[in-house]
Amino acid sequence: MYTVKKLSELAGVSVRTLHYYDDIGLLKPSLVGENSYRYYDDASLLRLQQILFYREIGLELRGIKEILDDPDFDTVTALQLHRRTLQEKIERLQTLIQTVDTTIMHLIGEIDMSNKKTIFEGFSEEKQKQYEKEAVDHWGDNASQSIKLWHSYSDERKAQIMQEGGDIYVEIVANMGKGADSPEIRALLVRWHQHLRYFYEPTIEVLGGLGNMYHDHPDFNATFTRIHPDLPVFLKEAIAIYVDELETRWLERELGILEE
Amino acid sequence: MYTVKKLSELAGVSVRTLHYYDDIGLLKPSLVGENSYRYYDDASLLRLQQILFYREIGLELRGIKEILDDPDFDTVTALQLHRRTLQEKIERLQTLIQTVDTTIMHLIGEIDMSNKKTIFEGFSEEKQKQYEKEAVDHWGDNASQSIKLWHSYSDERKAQIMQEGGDIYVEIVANMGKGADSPEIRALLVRWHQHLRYFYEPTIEVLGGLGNMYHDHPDFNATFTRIHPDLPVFLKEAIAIYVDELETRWLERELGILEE
DNA sequence: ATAAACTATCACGCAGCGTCAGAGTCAAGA
DNA sequence: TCTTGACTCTGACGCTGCGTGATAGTTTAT
Repeated sequence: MYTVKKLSELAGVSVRTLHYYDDIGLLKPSLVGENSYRYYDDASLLRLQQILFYREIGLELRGIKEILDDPDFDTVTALQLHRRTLQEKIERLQTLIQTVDTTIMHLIGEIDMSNKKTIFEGFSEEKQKQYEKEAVDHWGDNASQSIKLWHSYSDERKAQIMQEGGDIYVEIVANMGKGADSPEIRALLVRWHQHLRYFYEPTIEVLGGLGNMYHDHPDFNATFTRIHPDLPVFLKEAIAIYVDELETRWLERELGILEE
Repeated sequence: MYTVKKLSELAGVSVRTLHYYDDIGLLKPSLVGENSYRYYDDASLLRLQQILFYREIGLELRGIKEILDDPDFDTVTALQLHRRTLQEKIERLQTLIQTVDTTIMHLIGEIDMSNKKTIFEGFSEEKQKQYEKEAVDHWGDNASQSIKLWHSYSDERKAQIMQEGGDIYVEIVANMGKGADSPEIRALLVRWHQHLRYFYEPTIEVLGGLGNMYHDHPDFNATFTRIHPDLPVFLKEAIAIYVDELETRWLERELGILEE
């Protein structure tokens, strides 16, 4: 016979947890004294350990209750289902990281670009070194490709690239009057698309997200607004059109291949 | 001027969400009528879109408030930090999936093994085919390696392997009296370790988890308890000792390499 | 007998809203 | 002008899995 405290120490959980499991009917004491004290036995301990096992792999308490209470429960199928949800969570988190990465890249790369100052005036040498270090420390060598790539350029090259990027936006502003679907804008967006390769491999999904980001993200919005008040909205629309065209052509190519 | 409904439709959020953001001071209406209706302007819309941007990448509302309210906020550092937490979540989920995988493998492979029946008496032919199919459907071809491996064996080979595994546990029971740290048990665990390779590559981490699983997991515990009531506890201890030894030797080898 | 250690039952808090409930407000048609 | 119907407001509970008191009774050790 174990009291709540004893059992909690044996299993490494809090007393409150045992109370709670009693409340929701997940683990009832084997005996309740007339002082309403809870007493548990070895069967309780085993069941508690089973509960903790399932809890550790991320199952919800209700699901655990079902599994443990129904002896005919198909555990394998349940675990396979659970595996799927875990997978989906991972995939979602990975796309989130992608987005965060491109956001960071652009924050580092394009903030204040509109002022025709280079990035180096904004960041001191130490700051820059620090970024490199953090990139390696925190990000390992997998996902920090883009930042490494950027820092692999020489200083003059960096300056040149930044200048080039700024020019593109200035030219876009000069051609805004011709419409987001004009050939001039399209040509500029092709240059913009190419330019992104200095930083990372721009997939279609990334491009689409970028348009929205330029408009919705505070820092980008501020940056582009300084170039021209209508630029964020214009870019969002123009990029959407451009991406749409890319996707269409991609589909056609796929279909073409299939026909052969 | 937008009413709550209008803004909610424009931004794709619920009215309740706007109420809530007002409550916590994240997005105040630009004007409140004397009927206490909320009215928003374009600045509100922009801010809302910024909020949604950060929300999508998984930031908490409090963090978003800080970022948006403090113009000097170091967005880059905040995002880098956030990236880290996302990474950690992914890593945690991946180990969870590992555990789930080995659990499933063992559930399929070892349930009822103690009855000296082969696995095939427990599962009908259709059931077995179904498992294969589900393995491919749900798991893709990456993580189902182990199950594929298993199903790649011929039926006689399967039966032989199962028999072999069962024998190991029976022998362990016969030697339980000599202690979990006895050379006899150690030798048997080496066989057990080798035997696992029929199913998947047993890393040190997996081995450690297995010992606990044999004890804590309901189905395994039941299975091993049927062989001998003390077997789950004994296995847990013996495997812990074995794994500990493996790790020590691994460390020594690493240190030896470093010395050269 | 008295103090220390345990025990019990409420009940709020958290994160981010969803979801009624009850009541007031506004715009448009008959 | 009156009546709908569409909106709006402010509470307030629910969800998940407990943590963290508060207050009060019980047991154990000295």
